[in-house]
Amino acid sequence: MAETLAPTALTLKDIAREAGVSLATVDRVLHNRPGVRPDTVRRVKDAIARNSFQPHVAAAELARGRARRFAFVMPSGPNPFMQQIEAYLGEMAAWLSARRLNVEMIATDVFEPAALAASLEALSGDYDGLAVVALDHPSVRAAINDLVDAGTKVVTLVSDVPSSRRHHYVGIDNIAAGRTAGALVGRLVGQRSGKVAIVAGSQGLRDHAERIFGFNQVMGSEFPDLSVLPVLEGRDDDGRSEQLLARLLGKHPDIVGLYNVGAGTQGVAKALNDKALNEKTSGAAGRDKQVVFVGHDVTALTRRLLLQGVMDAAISQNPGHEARAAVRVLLALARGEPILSEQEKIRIDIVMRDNLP
Amino acid sequence: MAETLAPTALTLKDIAREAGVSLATVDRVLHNRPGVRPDTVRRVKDAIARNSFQPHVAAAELARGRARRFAFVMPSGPNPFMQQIEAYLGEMAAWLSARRLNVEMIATDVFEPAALAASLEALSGDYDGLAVVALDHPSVRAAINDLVDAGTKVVTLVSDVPSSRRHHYVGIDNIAAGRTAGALVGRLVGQRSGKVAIVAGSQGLRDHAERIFGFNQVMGSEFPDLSVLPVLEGRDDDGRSEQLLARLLGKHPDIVGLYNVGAGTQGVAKALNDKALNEKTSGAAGRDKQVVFVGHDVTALTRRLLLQGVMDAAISQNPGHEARAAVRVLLALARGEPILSEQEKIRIDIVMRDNLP
DNA sequence: CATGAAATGAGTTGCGTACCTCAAAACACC
DNA sequence: GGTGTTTTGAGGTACGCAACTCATTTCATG
Repeated sequence: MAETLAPTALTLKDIAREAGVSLATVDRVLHNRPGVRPDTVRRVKDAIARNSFQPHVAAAELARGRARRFAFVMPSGPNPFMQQIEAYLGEMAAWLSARRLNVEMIATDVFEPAALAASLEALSGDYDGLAVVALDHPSVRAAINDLVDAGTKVVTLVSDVPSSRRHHYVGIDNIAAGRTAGALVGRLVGQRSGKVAIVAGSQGLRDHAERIFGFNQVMGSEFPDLSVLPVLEGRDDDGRSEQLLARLLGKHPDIVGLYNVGAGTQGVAKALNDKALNEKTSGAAGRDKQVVFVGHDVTALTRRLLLQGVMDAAISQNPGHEARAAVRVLLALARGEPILSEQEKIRIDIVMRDNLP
Repeated sequence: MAETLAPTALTLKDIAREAGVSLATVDRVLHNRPGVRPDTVRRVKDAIARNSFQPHVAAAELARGRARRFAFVMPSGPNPFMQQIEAYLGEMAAWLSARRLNVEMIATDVFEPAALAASLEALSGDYDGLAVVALDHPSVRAAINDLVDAGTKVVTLVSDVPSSRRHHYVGIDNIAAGRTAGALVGRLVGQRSGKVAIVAGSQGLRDHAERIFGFNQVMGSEFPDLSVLPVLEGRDDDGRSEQLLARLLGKHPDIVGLYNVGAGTQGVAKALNDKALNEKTSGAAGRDKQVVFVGHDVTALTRRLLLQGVMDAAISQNPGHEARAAVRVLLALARGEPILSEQEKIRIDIVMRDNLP
């Protein structure tokens, strides 16, 4: 009836006795320090495994004395997503402080490979762990690998560098996110047929390109009645996005769906609203005529648009979860603890009006 | 550029010096022990606040010595949701063990108020914290309040007892979940009009009743073209659900949407499949004729149904997150740490084929 | 001012680990 | 058998706090 899941109460001393060695030797094995014969190592590890011994994290943490230093390397400039990350770290302040963790924010030009690589190289040795919003480029990859070799724990955030030897990626699968957006647009458009527009920041950004890829995949295979128009590159800028989209909406009156891949949401919404206003004065209206609008991320703006019904769904990747997951993963890596992969996995949230967080 | 979020490195000794008292007094204040004059208490608390001092959790944990005991009180009988909770706790075994946390599972008849209340009363004093899947009933409420008064930390799981003095609720807002289901059915049905069916376990269950309430709310206010049929009570049983639904589908050929509130999914899917087969042989087919099917929870079964396209969306409440959140909340409560409410909040996940976790 | 109660100080011990030093033992090699 | 090297043992200190004891001071009250 009452099954105990974690009964351990052994200490290093018990393991030492079990293995027939001294405490010092167990310590050497536990921390991969040199000066222990291979078969002695095995004896100790066996004893540890046999008793499924877990070092007491509190004791380990206390004994090491020094605080740990982590840093988030993020894009400079006003970026709502990054501001949210910072805000969530602020909410964790007491939690961090109670564990003697120092977390800093470092702003850098993430979109300039050379600058980013240089920034990263400069941090070597200063931190126990880094969470990096990086772009996938050979020089960045090299910088990350150097950090890893120097013993720094490295986690990529939001945008991965899979070719590097980073320890972990905290973020979503962007192809799946694009597929999800495609399925939503297709299903919410319903029986209507027509054209679908895509507004992205730039197709050069890895995450945007992947989302578009996934989106087109679904549209092509499952919604043959909908034809996807060429991607508009709004550069995540409101003005530019609005202008491009307004022109497109004018040219194609039969646009029934819209996927906004990145930022520039304000401009996209403006263009859509203007179109809706025009149609209202000219007679046509109603939900049947409205353009299905799917975008990314829950911000103050997208929240408002969802509530107003302008936007139909937002694909979200919970920045709070990402911030906390990055810290937890770095901490687990630094301590040599296993990572709870299920916990740290970032899910693709579909947010509609009624499940707004 | 590099803003430090958590610089603390003070100790109790520093606080004692700051406040002009001894270590013992600080300790008394920190643990609400008697024997300190009110103004002395204030002086100490001021010093703590002024330096935003946080006791080192590792040191505190180490010093207290005793391991903590938590228990999950859950329904007996074969219940996939509860089995998942148990599985996720198993995945945390190393994490728990490293923190000297003992977590047990206690099965009880959750649907019998008297039995549940008696079980809870019997646990008093044995555990530092309890996570309880409870139903809202006066005797259960009283039992929970007694536990709280005795110093046990109590968290309700999945199903809340808001009238009790439980410390925290780990679960979703079921009315919002119902609303979300309603919005999904309505939007996915598209331009078609017709009838919508609801299959629930029982309207007597608080969570099911709340979901139905939210569902009807949205249907009534936003989808006037859809009329909701009376709720079928399938008692979470496959056979019964299938039988009831098959009869209903036969009687109303114009059913375009279906909301399955609880379990019995296998039966519901069977009834829908049979209907689809009939229509295929008789000519009509295609997505336009299919019944939109929205249900709850991601299990092996619903996952398969989503992939096959039989089911259109599942409202999910991530049992892994719930299990981990319950443990974290109990631990934070026991330690007197603040709870990261943003982190522990259970979100209403919309799961469709392309964002299956 | 005497008395007893309340408030406070001073000190100790122990939690389980990290990290260090120094000496002793085992071993390899010529 | 002697040399030098590697491996191991023994022991200590420190980390920051909880929890306790016991002595001392402060205070209110008669």
